[in-house]
Amino acid sequence: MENYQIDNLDRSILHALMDNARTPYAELAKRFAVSAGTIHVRVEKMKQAGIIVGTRVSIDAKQLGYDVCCFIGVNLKHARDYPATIEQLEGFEEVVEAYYTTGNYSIFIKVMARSIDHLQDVLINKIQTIEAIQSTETLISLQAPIMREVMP
Amino acid sequence: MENYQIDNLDRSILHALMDNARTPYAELAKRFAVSAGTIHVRVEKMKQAGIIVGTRVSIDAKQLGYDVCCFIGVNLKHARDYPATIEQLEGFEEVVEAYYTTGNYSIFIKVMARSIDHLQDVLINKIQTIEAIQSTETLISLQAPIMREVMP
DNA sequence: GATGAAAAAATTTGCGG
DNA sequence: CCGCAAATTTTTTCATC
Repeated sequence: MENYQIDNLDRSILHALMDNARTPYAELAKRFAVSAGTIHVRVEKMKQAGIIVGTRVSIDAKQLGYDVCCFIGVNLKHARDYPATIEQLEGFEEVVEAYYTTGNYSIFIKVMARSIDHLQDVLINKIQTIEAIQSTETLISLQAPIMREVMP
Repeated sequence: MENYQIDNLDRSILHALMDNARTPYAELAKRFAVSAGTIHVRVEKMKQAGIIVGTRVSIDAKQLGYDVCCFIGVNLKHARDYPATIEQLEGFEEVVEAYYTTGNYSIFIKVMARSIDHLQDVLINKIQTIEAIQSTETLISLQAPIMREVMP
């Protein structure tokens, strides 16, 4: 968890692994003209430093029938209801992200649903049943042309 | 890319790999009481079906000095400027996600920055230099209490 | 389809520069 | 800190049920 200043080699390794975490170390070694052992050492260091948090498979939600992605701006009646509201939102599996924000909304959430009908169901029968919510505003995402991670 | 109806075993494997893509197949095999070969076959099938898209390391942007996360609602002067605007936004590494949305904004983007100063710089010297943009509205995220993927 | 063992490949460790 | 190579672990294949 300490600070560790990454160098160019670390950066290159990170880039490669962010694209494909299963790239063999031997291949990275060849690509960056170092040994596989060195790649291993660097990766371990970045894990230790808390830079690399884990490795996950990424799935195509569409292939699993989740077609609708939307953002919902939520306004609360009272700011003090924030923790309780988050807890309730966490119980709805369709809510995949939540942000506590400054600006127009108190909470900003991302919801994945199977269809417009399903989204409507989530909105009416789940989200809008939360007492503390005053109003919501929905932005349906038709397309996500950019989707990547920050690249230091 | 065809349709493939996943069963409970597939779902369990998916859950495990979404949490940690490096879980050895032998361990999953023990956990789900099947053989390692079966795990392998199922994973390959889900790859073939386009359900598993790839594996990526997840990094902690904070550890790399990216402290500020924000959303920006963008309004365009003309809807026809959409493709060109996306192209320009793509050139700014701080723009990590972009959505084409219905509702209050034409485009909705997520931006990661090193600091409030850096964010201001991105806003003024990058995003707002795009001719086609009429107005923007910024929501700064103070916290992200929920962050997960959809779990079929 | 699933299994389990054998073969191939990749990761990890430790010694020596 | 790096490289090399041995030791270990994991993935992949395949004949068989």
